[in-house]
Amino acid sequence: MTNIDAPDSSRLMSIAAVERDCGLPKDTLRVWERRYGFPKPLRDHNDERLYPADQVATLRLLRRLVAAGHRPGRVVGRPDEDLFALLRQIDSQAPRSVGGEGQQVLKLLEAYDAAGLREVLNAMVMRAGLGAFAAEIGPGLAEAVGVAWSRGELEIHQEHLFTEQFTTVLRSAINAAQGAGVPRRRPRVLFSTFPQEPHALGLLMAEAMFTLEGCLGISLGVQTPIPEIAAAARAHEVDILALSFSSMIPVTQAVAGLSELRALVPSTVEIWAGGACAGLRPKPGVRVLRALAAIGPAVTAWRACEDGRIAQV
Amino acid sequence: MTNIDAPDSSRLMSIAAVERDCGLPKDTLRVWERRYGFPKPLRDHNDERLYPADQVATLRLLRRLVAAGHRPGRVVGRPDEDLFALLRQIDSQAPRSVGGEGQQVLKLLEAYDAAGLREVLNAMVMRAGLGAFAAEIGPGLAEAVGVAWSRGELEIHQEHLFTEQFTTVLRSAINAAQGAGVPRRRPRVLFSTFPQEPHALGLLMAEAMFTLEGCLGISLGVQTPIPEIAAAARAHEVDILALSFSSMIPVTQAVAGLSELRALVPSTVEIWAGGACAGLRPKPGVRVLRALAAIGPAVTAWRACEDGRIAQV
DNA sequence: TCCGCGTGTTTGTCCTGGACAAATACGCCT
DNA sequence: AGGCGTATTTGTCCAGGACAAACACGCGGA
Repeated sequence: MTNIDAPDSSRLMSIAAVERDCGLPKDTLRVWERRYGFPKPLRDHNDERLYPADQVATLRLLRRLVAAGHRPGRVVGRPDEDLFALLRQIDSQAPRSVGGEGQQVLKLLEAYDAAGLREVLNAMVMRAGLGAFAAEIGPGLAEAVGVAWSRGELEIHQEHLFTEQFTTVLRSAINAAQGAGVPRRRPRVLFSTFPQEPHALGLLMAEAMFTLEGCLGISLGVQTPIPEIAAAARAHEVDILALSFSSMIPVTQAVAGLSELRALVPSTVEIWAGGACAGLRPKPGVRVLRALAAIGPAVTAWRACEDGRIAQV
Repeated sequence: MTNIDAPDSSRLMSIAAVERDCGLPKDTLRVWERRYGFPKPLRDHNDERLYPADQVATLRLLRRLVAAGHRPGRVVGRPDEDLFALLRQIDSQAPRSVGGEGQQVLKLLEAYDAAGLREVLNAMVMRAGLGAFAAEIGPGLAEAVGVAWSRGELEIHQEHLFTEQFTTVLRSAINAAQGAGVPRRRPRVLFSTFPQEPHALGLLMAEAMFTLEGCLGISLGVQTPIPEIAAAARAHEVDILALSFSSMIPVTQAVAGLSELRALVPSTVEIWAGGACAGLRPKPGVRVLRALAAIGPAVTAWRACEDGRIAQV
C-alpha cells in the first residue's frame, strides 16, 4: 500500500515523489539508471529506490535540458558543471528579458515580503493596464520565478507565495474588468487544464485576455479530467475551449490529451492551446497560440468568421 | 516512442489513456486484470493492451465504489447490474438533508448557470456577512456539493465550476475585509495544506475567519511539502500554522504529517488543524479546531495569553 | 455489551530485465 | 547542398514476483 511518501522527508524521496517533483515518469527514471548509470539512488531495506536531494536537483536540470532539445544520452550522467554550462548557453541565446520587474519581485520574495509583493503587483497592473500586465509582464515574472526556482535560488514555499499573491491580484483585476461597462458577448470560452497540469497562472492570464475582449468566460479551474472538459463544453455550449500547458507537463501527454479531447467535442467547438510548453504543435482542429498577445486578434478573427457564417444563413 | 495514443479512436484506449481518464494507475490496472480477471482488454499486434469503451465505463463505476469504501476484491469482476445496485444503495443511505441555500446552489449547478451562481453566492455573503458565510453557509454548501457529486447527481466539471465561483467570491470578500479599516495585528498566521490535499475551500474559509479577527495572514496555497511549510514558518516568523484537512486525505497521513511538522518548527509556533477530516485528534503541540466558528474565540484566547507573556517580561 | 489487541488477508506500489516502434541522427547518392 | 534509406536512440509497455501498509476478523478482558 502506498507509503507515507513525504516528498522530502529527511532529504530522501521515493520514485513516486521524484516523478511528481521532476515530471519524469517512473519508467524513464528506471531506464536512465539502467542505461546511463544515472540517477543512482540509494535503496531502502526492501530494495526500493531512495533518491537523495542532490540527485533530484540534477534531474531537474536534466529535464530542462532535454526539454530544450538535448538528447538524454548526451547529457545524462555528465557532471553538474557541464549541465550548468549548457543551461547558461541556452539561457543566453533565449530571448532573455527578466526585466526590472522580475528583479524587483525576486528581491521581495527573498525578503519574504508578502504584503509588499502584493502592493507591487497591484501597482504594475495599474500602471501597465490589465492587458499589458497579463500578456507581457505576467509571463515574464512567472518565468523569472520558475528559472530562479529551478536554479535553486528560491525555495518551493517562496514560489507558492508568489503564485498566491499573483493569483489574488490578477483575479481581482479580472473581476473589476468584468464589472466594467463592456457588454459581454460571444465567443463563449471555457478555461481549464488537463489532469496533470496544476499550474493556474497561465490559465488566469488567458482568462484576463479573453475578458478584455468582452468574451463570456467560464473557468473550471485546473486539473479537469478530459471527458469532463468535453462534457462541460457541451453543457455550457461554448465556442472555444482554452487550455493552458506549462513546461512541466510531458509533451506526449499534452498532444495525446488534445487528440482525445478533439474527438470528444463537436467540430463546431474550437480548441485553443497555449502556454510555455515547448513541443506544442498545431494539429487539425487544434489551434496553438504562441503568445497571450495573440488572443485579442484571434478573437477578432473568430468574430468576423462567425458574422460571415451568420450572414450566409 | 509513445504511440499517438488516440485514446478514443475506434473506441479503444491504451493503458496510458485509461490511467488519465479513470485515475487508476497503470500498475493497478494490470494487477486487477491479473488477480480478478477484469478488465480484460484486447491486445494490439504488439501485445499491448487496448481497452474497449465499455470496460472503461465500468472502471469508472468501480472507482466510485472503491472510493466509497468497497474493497476491490468484492466488486471488481462483478456484472454491471450489481455495481449499479451497490451505487444506488450508497446513494440512498447517504445522510443528507440540505438547507435551502444548498438546494438553490445545486439547482444553479444543474442549469450550468455560472453567472447566476456567482451572483447568488455574492448575495449570500452580503446578507449573512463574511463571518457567518465562511463559518456556516460555506461548509454547508461544500458538503452539499460533495454529497451530490458522490451520488453521481453532479458531474466533476460541475463541482469544479462550484469551486471556482466560490473561490472567486470568497477571495474578493476577504480582500475587501483586509482593505477595511481594522488594523492588522498579531497573531501572524500561515495557511497551507499538506501535499496530498488539493482542496482549497476549507483553507480559504479559515483565512476569512482569521482575517475578520484582524490577524496578519499569509497563504502558501495548497499542497506545500511539509519541510517547506516549516521553512516558511521560520522565514515569516509566524505565530500560528493553520492547516486544512478534507475528508479525502487518509487520516494516517494527516497525523504522521502533523508529527513531522511539529518536530520541524519551534515550539513557540502553534499548529492549528481543522477541516472535515474525521479522525483528526489533538496531540501535544497540535490544536484541533472542530468548527470554523471556533477560530474567533481561539484567536482572542491566544492574544490574551500573549499579552500575559509580555506583561510577565 | 463494547472496546482494545494480535493475527490473517487484501491491496497498491515497487522491482527486474526484456521488447519494440517512433523519433532522431547519420551516411550516401544525386 | 539536398532528398532518402539505414542505424541508433529513447520512451513506454510487458510479465510475474515481492512486500509492507491498510484493512477485516476473532478473541479476551473490562
